[in-house]
Amino acid sequence: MAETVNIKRLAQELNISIATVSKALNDSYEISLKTKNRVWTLAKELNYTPNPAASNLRSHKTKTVAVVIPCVANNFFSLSIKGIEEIARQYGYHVLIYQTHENIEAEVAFTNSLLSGRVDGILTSVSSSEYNSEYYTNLVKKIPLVFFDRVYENLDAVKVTTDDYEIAFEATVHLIECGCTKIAYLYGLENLPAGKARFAGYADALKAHQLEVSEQLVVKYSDDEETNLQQIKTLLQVHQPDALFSSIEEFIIPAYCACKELCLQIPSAVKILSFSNLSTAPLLNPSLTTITQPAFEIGREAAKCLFKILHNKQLDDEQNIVLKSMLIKRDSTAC
Amino acid sequence: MAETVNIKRLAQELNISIATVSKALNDSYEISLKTKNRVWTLAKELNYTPNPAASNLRSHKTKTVAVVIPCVANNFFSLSIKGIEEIARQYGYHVLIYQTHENIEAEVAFTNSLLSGRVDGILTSVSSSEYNSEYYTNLVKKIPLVFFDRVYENLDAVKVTTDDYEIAFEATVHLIECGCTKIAYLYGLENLPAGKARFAGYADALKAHQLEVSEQLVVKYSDDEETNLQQIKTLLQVHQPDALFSSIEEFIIPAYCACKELCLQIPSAVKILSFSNLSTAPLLNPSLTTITQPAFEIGREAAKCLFKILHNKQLDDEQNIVLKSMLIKRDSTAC
DNA sequence: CTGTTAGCGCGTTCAA
DNA sequence: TTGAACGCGCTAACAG
Repeated sequence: MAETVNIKRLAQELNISIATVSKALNDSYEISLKTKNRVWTLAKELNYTPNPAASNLRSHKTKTVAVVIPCVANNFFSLSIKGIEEIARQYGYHVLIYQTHENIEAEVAFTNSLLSGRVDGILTSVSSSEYNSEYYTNLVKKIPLVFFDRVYENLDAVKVTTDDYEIAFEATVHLIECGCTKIAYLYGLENLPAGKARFAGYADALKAHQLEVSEQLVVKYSDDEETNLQQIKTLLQVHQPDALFSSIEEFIIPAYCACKELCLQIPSAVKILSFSNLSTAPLLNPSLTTITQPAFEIGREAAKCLFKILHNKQLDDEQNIVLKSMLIKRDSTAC
Repeated sequence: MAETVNIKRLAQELNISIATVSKALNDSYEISLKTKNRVWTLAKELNYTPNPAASNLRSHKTKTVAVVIPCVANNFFSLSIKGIEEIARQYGYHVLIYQTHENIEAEVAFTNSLLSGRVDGILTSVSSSEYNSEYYTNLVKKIPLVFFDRVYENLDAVKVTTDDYEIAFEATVHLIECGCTKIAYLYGLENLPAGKARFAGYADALKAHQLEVSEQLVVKYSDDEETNLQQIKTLLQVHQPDALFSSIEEFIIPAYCACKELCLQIPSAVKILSFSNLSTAPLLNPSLTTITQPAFEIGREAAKCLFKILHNKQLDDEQNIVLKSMLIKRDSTAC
């Protein structure tokens, strides 16, 4: 590149001081329109772009936020990021991505490293492997932080979540109304509020319909795919449920494979319902009923909250924003 | 936050100079091991983390790369990002995300804004809306740039792509071997090398089997979903193809919907084959044959190349890295 | 309205 | 082996 073009250079060319240029570029009220115009035109002409590092160093503002999530290659999170990025664009912010892979140490390491002034704020959906709110209790004091979907409760931070309990209740009722009486539950995120709420919704719906909540009908998610598959197969063989309520998308595949391997027809023999943001799934398999979280909107909402905080705007009192999920009944005719 | 901890602070506490601390932290050969150890232990104790802005400003290195892609909420791209982020972690780099939404102006605006020293390099999969290599010809001279999947050809830059031509050829042959003789083509990315190569593979396979390549059997992708659906419906009604070769994942839904609306059974009446990184799709619908690009590996490979460039390492001569896609025949028994 | 001055935190001379 | 001094590009006091 030819001589770097910075405000010093602009100042020289225009025979004015560096400070004047800086103020003009920032549209300060102190500068005359005439001077501003001279600066702006030359800046455009020379293709001037401010050096972000210098600006950050001085102003302590990076115009950058970090998104810390378990994994990008997940329909929910990639949609969330899409929403976050769109809002960030509007506000002129940049978006950094960090994947924890459900590893709490990585999560802590990333967020800690962000404290050095690399970002103005953090958006996060925490790891499911452990639940240690102590760390986050301290963290939220140090940097603006917005949780989305997978949150730590009882913290002084904004949380954007969905109606996990209600939708799980509703979905379970739907299964019951379809005639299912022995509904197994594929339990994910059991360390997190979201996971617990989903299970509670399921359990309460059963109770409300005088159905028993049996531990034997619950399979807990394992990191190991093979284990999940085996457990579901065993569940199907031993307890013969007539429905599988999958609380996370990751359970869909083992659930299908298990049914398939045992030669169970879908939807007739075992009805599968799952939390899922895989928008094409129900289309490809019309028998799959899904609970779809508004991932895109969650991302947008979380980002908006963070930017409001960063701009010291009042957040409309509430710290807990709860968005509605959708229960998409793809097999209503079959009922 | 308590008093910020910077090298000045460390220097004071240890009664040594700032310069010594700086050198010690960077493991300079000029500093005695004893001093280094003192610095390191105190740094850890005080939880010192270097201020990235200051460091960038001084060293002109940001340890940050940008990923510029059409959209994150896409199975191919989210997998690519996953790969990129993983490699970035290994190399200690940070990853910024920018979505162009297939808008060439946004693309140009983003990449231009990155030239001010915010990032050390760029990974990009370009917009499909236009093909204007002039801009990129200049860009690659200004900043290390690696293209992946959607590339500009004939530029002095590394390009990571897949075997679009070969796999499309192979897939078409598969359809022919399944007995299809009237294979329609759903044409996406027509402005880009990848799109052209896929079509060429399809066309050449037809020719190699003495089948006619008819323009009437080609539907070009439109931004408007409704248009796509209508066009495919018309295609099915008027020309009655026995297979649909979808060159991009975005065509799967309209293809299915069109068949469904016309009450065509799948797989019997119209065979659908698609490029897709939706890993669960074939599982949910066993009749769907897919071409799966190694998106994750593409991301990893592209990132590795970029970091090698940034570290001035020799790239093993070749600038064009071509990875293999997979043709997953889900309906082999039906043949 | 404009200019002078003084750092932000770090890395890199060069001298001791 | 160590330290003093300077400057990266920019912003923010404070003068004028």
